[in-house]
Amino acid sequence: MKKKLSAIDIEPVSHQTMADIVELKLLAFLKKSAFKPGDALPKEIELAEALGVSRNILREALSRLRMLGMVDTKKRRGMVLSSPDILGSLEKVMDPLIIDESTLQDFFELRLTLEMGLADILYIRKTQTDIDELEQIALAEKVRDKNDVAFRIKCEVEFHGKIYRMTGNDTMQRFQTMLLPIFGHLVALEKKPAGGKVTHLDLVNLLKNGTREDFRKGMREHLEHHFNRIIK
Amino acid sequence: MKKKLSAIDIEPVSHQTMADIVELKLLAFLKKSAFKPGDALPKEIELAEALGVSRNILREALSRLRMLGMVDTKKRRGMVLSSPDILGSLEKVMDPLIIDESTLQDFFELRLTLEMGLADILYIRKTQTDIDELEQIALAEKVRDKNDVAFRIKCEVEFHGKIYRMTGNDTMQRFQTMLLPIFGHLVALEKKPAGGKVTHLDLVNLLKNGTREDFRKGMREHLEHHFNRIIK
DNA sequence: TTGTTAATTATGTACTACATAAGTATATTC
DNA sequence: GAATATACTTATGTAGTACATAATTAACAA
Repeated sequence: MKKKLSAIDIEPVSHQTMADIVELKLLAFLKKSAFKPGDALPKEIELAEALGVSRNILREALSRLRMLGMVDTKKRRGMVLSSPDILGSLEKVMDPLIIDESTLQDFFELRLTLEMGLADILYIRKTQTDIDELEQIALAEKVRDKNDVAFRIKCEVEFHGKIYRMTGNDTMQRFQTMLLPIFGHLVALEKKPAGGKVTHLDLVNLLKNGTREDFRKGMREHLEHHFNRIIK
Repeated sequence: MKKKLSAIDIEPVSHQTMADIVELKLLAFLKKSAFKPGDALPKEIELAEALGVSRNILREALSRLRMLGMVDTKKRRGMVLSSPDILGSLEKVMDPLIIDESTLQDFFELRLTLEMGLADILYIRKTQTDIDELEQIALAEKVRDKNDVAFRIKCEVEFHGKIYRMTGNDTMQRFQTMLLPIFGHLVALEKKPAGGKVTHLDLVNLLKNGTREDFRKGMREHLEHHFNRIIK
């Protein structure tokens, strides 16, 4: 009787290294101690001694926190806690080729969900200038034929990108930019380039004259074929 | 004339360390080389030599990638590329006390947007069992008085958490769980505990008998006072 | 075939040494 | 005595060596 039989979906033994443990301890320490961004932290040697590990290990853990943007170090001056760049680490990992299929699908749906929820904030923040710009983008699409795939994708990115920008929410905008490659990756696998019945120009007009709900219904129809992907 | 005068909003000099550079090079290497999850990577000494840095530095960079879940290492067997746990790194930094105000606000809006966009996927995936469970949660809220703050928050978390679970989207669910502390943090700053006119039970009934749009309108009213935060 | 032992090897950890940059104190000049 | 130049100090950044540890392979015995 071989071990492999039942070993398929068993979680592998947790190989916690010292660096892993120290990382967690540091995170807990930073959060618990009520440090605020800007506060100075103990120096490496002290931390290493307090934790009972070599400076090497401590630096591995610190290196991780530095990557997350949680700490900032300068020579001689020591380390200070800083406001992390939340999405920075996400951006590094967002590669459609590395992420597993199931998670890709999840993010695909996440983006659709965001897109459908945008109307509310959009109707709070939209300005005439924004709408004019959006209209220009939508109008620019008409000049070329629809078979030019690269051009079509560029238009999609530009239009929806502008909508996210109109929310005035930098984080949301960055988030959507990160999701784009995933979206592109999945959509590229589709057979037909089917665009929805509601065009970008239609959406602009809804934004100009329609209600929040009108716009949302338009958006839903614009994304209809994406939703069909899900329903199957 | 002092230098400080114009030095206010100037980006500080980028203190790129070797570990930073190596990290980027490794990321580029992994993505470019079309490695797939499971593929074996060169061993540390070879990588260090190829990059022209000490094994120490290389390990700092590798440690970061390990944290992101991009590589997995085992003694003697070497390193393998693996599917990163995308949200893992996000979870580590999601601390309302560390994140700056502006980003907190962004995430608050992001969650509202998700909440408003959920209807579509919800109406694709919902099952009778789910609705029954949701109803149980909503009913359980009535037994206690509304002044018990801790209880009220627990109900909120449970109800909305269940809704996210109903989407069948693990990533979305985890994401929402991460956003909870932020939501709580910001809401805790509010004066009045004002709940919307539409209760959780109302939402359940809409989910049972109403259309997608009915539910969405209900959700909007349920979140009305949160949206008012934004409009101010 | 099974089980045991030994050799091998890549990662994990520790320690030392020195480079570098950024403060701090001291000395020099006017 | 104030300003500038110089030397000193210190905490981080980098390199190198040494050894521990676990996993794999090979050899061997029952």
